[in-house]
Amino acid sequence: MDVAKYIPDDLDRRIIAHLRADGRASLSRLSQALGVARGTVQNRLDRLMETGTLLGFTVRVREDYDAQSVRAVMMIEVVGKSTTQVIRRLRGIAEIYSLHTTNGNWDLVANIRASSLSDFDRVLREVRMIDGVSNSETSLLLSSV
Amino acid sequence: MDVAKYIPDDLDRRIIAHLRADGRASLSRLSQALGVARGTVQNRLDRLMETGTLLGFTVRVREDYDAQSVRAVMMIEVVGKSTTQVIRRLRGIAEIYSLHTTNGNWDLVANIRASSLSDFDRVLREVRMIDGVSNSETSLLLSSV
DNA sequence: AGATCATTGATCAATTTGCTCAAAATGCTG
DNA sequence: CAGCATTTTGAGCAAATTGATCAATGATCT
Repeated sequence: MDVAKYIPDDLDRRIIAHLRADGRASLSRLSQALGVARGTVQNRLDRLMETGTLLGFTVRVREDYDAQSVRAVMMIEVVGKSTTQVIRRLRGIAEIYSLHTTNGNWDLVANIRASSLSDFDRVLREVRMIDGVSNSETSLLLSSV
Repeated sequence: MDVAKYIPDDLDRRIIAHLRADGRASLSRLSQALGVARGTVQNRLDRLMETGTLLGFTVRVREDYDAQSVRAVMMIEVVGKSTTQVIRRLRGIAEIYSLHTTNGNWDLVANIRASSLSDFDRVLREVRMIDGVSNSETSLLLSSV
């Protein structure tokens, strides 16, 4: 089975949709809701996991649960053609939760989650010191509104 | 039970930590892993759900699963003291996935997820037309790196 | 038509769940 | 400290769920 290329069909997508709403739904209930045999749901789910389409199950926690965490979004400008190098360096920073290329006034958008303000400050310094980072702008995420 | 003020203790946090890693872990297995009675895990979990500390269970899907979706981060500047009004308007836009106040050069950070470029374009227009929005800067999220 | 693969419905043992109960442990208040 | 309320524990039980297998059926493709 080619992991990289598996494309979920309609039934797969319906299973995923249900699991997104209730990740603990039993296979029996899923099969009822989808009008399909339990074994089918079981096989599909196994395959979705094997192929990496589904990464796993988790719990959704109230946002202020990790109140001690510092979150921010950092816009990064990269000079010349060093983007690949910069990305490699950024990937090594644990506090960078997600990293995307972008097309606006900036080149990269980094999502930062630190456990304290001092950790956060250290991350900012590290990023700015990376060779190839010519400019950056960080916005601390305050309350969720 | 005061929903708003329930503060999870150490056991609660350990349960949540386990469920974050495996949202489908059985209560039996959790009780074993945590060295606590099954009924206790069951009660704790019920309480965490009742109090809203836990919002629900879900499945983690490979990032490129919703390949058709357009994601962006939008920085918004608000003129004067109309922030509350602007927030109310923004909350009414379905494509705004999350919305935070911030402290940088901008006042608000909006996370946008649209299902098509035309939807995305419509969202941008709607936001910019909101009374009180004086400036904005949008960065399309391209590939995740 | 023939070959291959997915789906179905069925069965089975093992596990898990939801629930109750009494005893023990814990925490709090006066 | 004594008394009270809450939580935890271990136990037990019926019902539900799971994981596995099997043969029959259906679908797809050449």
